[in-house]
Amino acid sequence: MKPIDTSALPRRFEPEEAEPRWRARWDELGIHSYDPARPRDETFVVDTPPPTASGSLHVGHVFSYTHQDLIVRYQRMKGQNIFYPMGWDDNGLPTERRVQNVFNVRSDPFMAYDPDLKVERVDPNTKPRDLPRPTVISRRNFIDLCHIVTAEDEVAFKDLWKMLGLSVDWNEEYATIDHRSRAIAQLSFLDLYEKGHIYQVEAPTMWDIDFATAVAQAEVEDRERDGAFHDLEFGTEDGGSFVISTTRPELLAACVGIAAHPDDERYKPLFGKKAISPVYRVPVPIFPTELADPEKGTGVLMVCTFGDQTDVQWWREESLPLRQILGRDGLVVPRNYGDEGWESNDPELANANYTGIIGKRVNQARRIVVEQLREESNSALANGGAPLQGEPRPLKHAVRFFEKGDSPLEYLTSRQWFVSLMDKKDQLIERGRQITWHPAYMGKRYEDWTANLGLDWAISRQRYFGVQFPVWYQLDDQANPIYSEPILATSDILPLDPMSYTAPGFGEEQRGKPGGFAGEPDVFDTWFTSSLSPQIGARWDQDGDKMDELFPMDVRPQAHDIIRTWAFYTIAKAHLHHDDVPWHNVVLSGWILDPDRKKMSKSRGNVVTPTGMLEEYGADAIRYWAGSARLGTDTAFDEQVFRVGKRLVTKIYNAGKFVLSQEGPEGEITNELDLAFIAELKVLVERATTAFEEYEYSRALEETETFFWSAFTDNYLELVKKRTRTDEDPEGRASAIATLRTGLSVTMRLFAPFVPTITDEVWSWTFADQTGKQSIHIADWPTAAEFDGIPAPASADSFAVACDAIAAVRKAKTDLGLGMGRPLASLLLEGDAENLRVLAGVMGDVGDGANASGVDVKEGDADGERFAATIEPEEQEEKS
RNA sequence: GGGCGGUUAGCUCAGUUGGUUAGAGCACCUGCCUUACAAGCAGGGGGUCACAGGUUCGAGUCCUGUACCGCCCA
Repeated sequence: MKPIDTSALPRRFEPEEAEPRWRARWDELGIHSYDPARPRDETFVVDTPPPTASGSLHVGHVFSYTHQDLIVRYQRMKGQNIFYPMGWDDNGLPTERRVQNVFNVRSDPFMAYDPDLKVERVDPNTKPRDLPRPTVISRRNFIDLCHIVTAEDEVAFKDLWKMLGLSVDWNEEYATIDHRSRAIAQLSFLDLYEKGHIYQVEAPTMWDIDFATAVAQAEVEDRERDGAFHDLEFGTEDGGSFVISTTRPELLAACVGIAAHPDDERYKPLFGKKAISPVYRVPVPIFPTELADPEKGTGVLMVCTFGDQTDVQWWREESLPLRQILGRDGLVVPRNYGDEGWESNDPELANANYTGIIGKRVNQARRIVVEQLREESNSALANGGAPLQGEPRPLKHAVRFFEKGDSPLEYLTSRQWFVSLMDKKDQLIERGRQITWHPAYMGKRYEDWTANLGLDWAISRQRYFGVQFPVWYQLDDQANPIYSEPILATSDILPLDPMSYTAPGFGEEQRGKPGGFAGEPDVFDTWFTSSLSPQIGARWDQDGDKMDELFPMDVRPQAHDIIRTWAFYTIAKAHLHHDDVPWHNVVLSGWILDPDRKKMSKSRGNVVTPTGMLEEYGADAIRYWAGSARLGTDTAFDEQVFRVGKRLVTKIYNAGKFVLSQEGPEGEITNELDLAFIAELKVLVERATTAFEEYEYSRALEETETFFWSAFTDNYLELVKKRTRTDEDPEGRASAIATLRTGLSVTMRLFAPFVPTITDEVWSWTFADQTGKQSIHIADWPTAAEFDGIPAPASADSFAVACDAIAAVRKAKTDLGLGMGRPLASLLLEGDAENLRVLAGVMGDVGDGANASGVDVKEGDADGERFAATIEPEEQEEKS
């Protein structure tokens, strides 16, 4: 094999030049393309997370997407046919919110479409208060803008993925709002409906007042907020009184009952009687409940429709009336005391007080109600004092929020679609157990979430940019929808928008007319679509359906914070649709934390932009950083590790140049040191492969790096340097050159998933032509079988002994302040008989490595080490 | 309040079924511009493995409890 001409290579490796060149080369070679002709057992199928296209790009993305690419590149080198798609999750609220901000617009669903609409982008530096009122546009115009914005965002993500060197098959790109995804999401709905898993109901639902939409349990988060206990005096119908504690006095008008613990002696006598509320003087039942905590507040509480989840429960169990006072926009709606359901012992007083809060937001209403509670005239009892007992007592408590929202969630009664999951918890847990979780304890988190599920999955959202329900309703003679008998689309006409597609059996002119039809205006929860990513990738029931070939998939990579959403819903969908698991493995990446161990997020302002660091350090260095972190483990953002990665890249470049520039014939590997080195290399290959098989890529990297840097470059390479250039020992020289090349070829391939550019660069110098594999990424992953023709060394310890011997010499040189290359006039190595015996087999290389003219040995004590060295340097001429 | 994970050198982290004197990188100190690499090489200092008990011949590792950090849930 011809040596390379190092003078033709740049002195330093320049990632900014090499990385784009190699990306283009990989595209040209088509090495990332899925081959549909190859069988399933030769195919590795990845269910890639579709990132939220309108979300911010941050280092966390780089981190976890690199993890999946490491696994993919390993599988590809193992010879697997890779199915590695990339989707964009572009429907949903993040996009809507971005469009609202970018163009300063709001959507009005009842406005007519304007095909010539022109809207300007807002200068992003404008302060919110300086903005004019938002332009109100039609729903369809709004959706047009959503498509414009997501198209731009997808480009930004795609550029980042390419910069990072992800080996995605870009022929398999999709978006959760595209034709195929919409068709499959709607098919999913029809299939679940047909199987009886879907229902719609008018029921209390968690509601975000700002977005004016229902939200599901999985989208809810608790936030610590300041609140206050207000102690309110209620009356009883027999003239008594008691005091309740509440954090939400503004819901007093929505009070439908009073509850206390059944064993609470203080309130036992009240059960079965009626209480009279202050301010409105409404009689409500008093009942016992195990769920009341005698320690909390005064131990007795008011039940409202609805303050929280337990209110909903009590309302159902006790068959309490519905008195809802909040509208969908979060404002207090008009009510009239004296009407049915709004009975009061003093309707005049009640209406006078209630009028004061109509149209107010929750916080305003609270202040007003508290003032009303301070007035003696508003006592529940005709002759009582002020209902508010003392001053409100501040406390901190957890308040439920929509994870993307800014106002506390309310529970409002509205008509929503649900997927029933509560009755399938056991089955879903069992499915989870059929999947291998990496790391394993993440499976427990899935089980805990599933076991503690409290609600069915609310899948309808009162939004615009999403996948529509393939549903219409017949209208009665008042033009009101008959919800109990929805008209469903058939699967052959999907995807469709029921707001523009005519319901089967009707004419378009009947839309909205009495006796005619109307489309379902809601859209699906985003997760309803993204939980179908395996089916979207495999084109379930679409042209080119590959469900048989690709489903279940091999691996789902994702972050652990969305086990409850993405993983959970995907498992549920696969179970309900296909009676199967969606994939066999889940790999979970940790989070990137800032140096203060806080999760990086836009709102904290601690986000590092990935593009900048990719430009500064190069993709290989960034990938090295991601590759050094184990699955599941949160990692502090540490720029030091990028430097280490960059250094490794440089080291690989230099070592590659050195090894491949050695002249001489490549012969049989016969020398003892070489054989011993190969034996170590074989162990490395086995260990790295095992690690990758167990998804422990970071262990593979660590072992490869340690071997490469210390065993290969610092020791082996230094020991054989002289032998590769000598004319006195042609066989030994050929053996050394062959070993060096084998060592380089193997370590490059083990490194290739982590640092794809530098390894392919080195590979291209000679190995590409030698093997016929034009890229290292389609070269064979090293196996022990590769070394079958190479005999075992005479002593298993030869390599370690040689390393320890040369280490003893180095220590001696350092102790004398000598350079490592300093020639030695004499060298004496002392050690025990066994070590000296092994040393004899590698003596020539040790002498060369020490740059000694000869080596003497003597049995003796080495102070706990294998060897002790005594040296005498050659006299050196003074340097002028 | 419950579940899960974590706590090892100044920093970031390894540490497998319990088994020699607990490791690496960074940082620090000293020496070396060695013909692949000074973005390097060699040598060195630095640890009560969070704390308290227990099991064991032997515990960073197993058990119990406590503290603190993070996440999820109520």
